[in-house]
Amino acid sequence: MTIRVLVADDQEAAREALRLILDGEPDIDVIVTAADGAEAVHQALSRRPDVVVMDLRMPGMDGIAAIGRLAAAESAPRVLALTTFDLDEYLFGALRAGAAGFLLKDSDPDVLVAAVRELHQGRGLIDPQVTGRLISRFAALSPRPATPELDLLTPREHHVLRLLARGLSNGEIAAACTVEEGTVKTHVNRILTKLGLRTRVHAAIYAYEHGIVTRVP
Amino acid sequence: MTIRVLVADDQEAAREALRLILDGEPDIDVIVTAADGAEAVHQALSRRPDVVVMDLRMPGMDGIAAIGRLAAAESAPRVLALTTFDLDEYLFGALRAGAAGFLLKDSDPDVLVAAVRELHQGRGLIDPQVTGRLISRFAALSPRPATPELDLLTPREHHVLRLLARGLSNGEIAAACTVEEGTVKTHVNRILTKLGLRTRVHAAIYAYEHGIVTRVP
DNA sequence: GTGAGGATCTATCGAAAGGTGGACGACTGG
DNA sequence: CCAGTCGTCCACCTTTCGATAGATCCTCAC
Repeated sequence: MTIRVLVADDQEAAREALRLILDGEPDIDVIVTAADGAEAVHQALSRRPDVVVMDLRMPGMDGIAAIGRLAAAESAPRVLALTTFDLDEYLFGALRAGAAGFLLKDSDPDVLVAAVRELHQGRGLIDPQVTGRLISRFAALSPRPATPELDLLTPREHHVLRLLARGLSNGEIAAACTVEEGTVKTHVNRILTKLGLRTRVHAAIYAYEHGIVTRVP
Repeated sequence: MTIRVLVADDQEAAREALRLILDGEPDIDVIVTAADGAEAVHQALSRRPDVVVMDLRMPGMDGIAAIGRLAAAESAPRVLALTTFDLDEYLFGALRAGAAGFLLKDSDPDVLVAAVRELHQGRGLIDPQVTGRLISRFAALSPRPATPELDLLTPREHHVLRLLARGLSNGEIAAACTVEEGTVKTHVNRILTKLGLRTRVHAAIYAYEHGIVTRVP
């Protein structure tokens, strides 16, 4: 079963080069190409490729925006972001938008082909040249490791903290736990005391800073 | 110039296998091995290897804790985390602690050797099997781009939101702005109205989710 | 100028949150 | 066995918050 690929690049030379490289493989079939983001989205939605190889720098709708559109689609293809420019904004933007892989254009053809296969297998791939920066950024964004303080919280308190940090009022938490509001107030109070906090807002902040709750994508 | 490597693994068989694989390469020299995290840290600090190949699951001080120690050292070696168990906790924990690469133990010897070279070159490397999960988590952690909604807030309101999201009470915000508390209440109220939120806790969450305030590293 | 609109400030009042004290069952180590 | 600890629960009372109405000040268009 061949891998159906869409190639999007505004420069015809690059587009044809990519097509030649990929079509040279027996298990890969470039079914369509596009010269800008809008066309890539349109073609991808109608032709349903397995993998989209997307240049990030394109006129009109750029690659990152196009990736965002594709990621929002129903049967979203796996997108391999490709760029000449090794900029943080491209790397992080593409991954944030939903790219499954990221390669610099100076990569070997074999690497590109291997990347397409990896993506088709449901795996991801990051150019080793930029992996270090991704890791650094990831570490900077990551919640701190759970602090010993969290062991202080009982399961009930932990649960209340999660609900609290999602913005529920005491009454709503009480309803969710089928308890009286007064009870929830005690739990909240013990949470604040144990963690050395003053108000429920501090508790919500604490939950975010310690990764007890995570942003929903 | 050879790459000086430390191999840390609690199982002697694995340790020797790694040593054989790596020492078989002309440009790699396994200078020392360790059987637990504490020994790895100690040896690394005295022998100063270029690269540390670290099993994550070890008795006593485990690999992740050891990576954290090494990362805190002055001339920290590049750490390649190695594990049999494909658990999020291991992957994210190791990268957070400061690992420069992450491989599953079922990787080919060539991949391992290549990874050591990549790390020595200052680059990073993530096992393709887990790259997808790293990207997903990264995307989930990344702040969303500033939303147009924020243009709705006046400078005063924006400032109040920042203070609110740091946990200040209305009274404290009032003091910080040299205004009456009643005034702050109005600002908070307008913020909630404009952003479609219900309580100050929601506002704090909103600020975190939209990157108006950021976790301090 | 002047009037419309927005930003900032203030005051009041019902609703929610927070502090405190205490009750009850469950588990634990003399 | 039973005393002590811990988790969970509830009610009372004070403080803070949130909704509302209105006062100034500014500026920009007409």
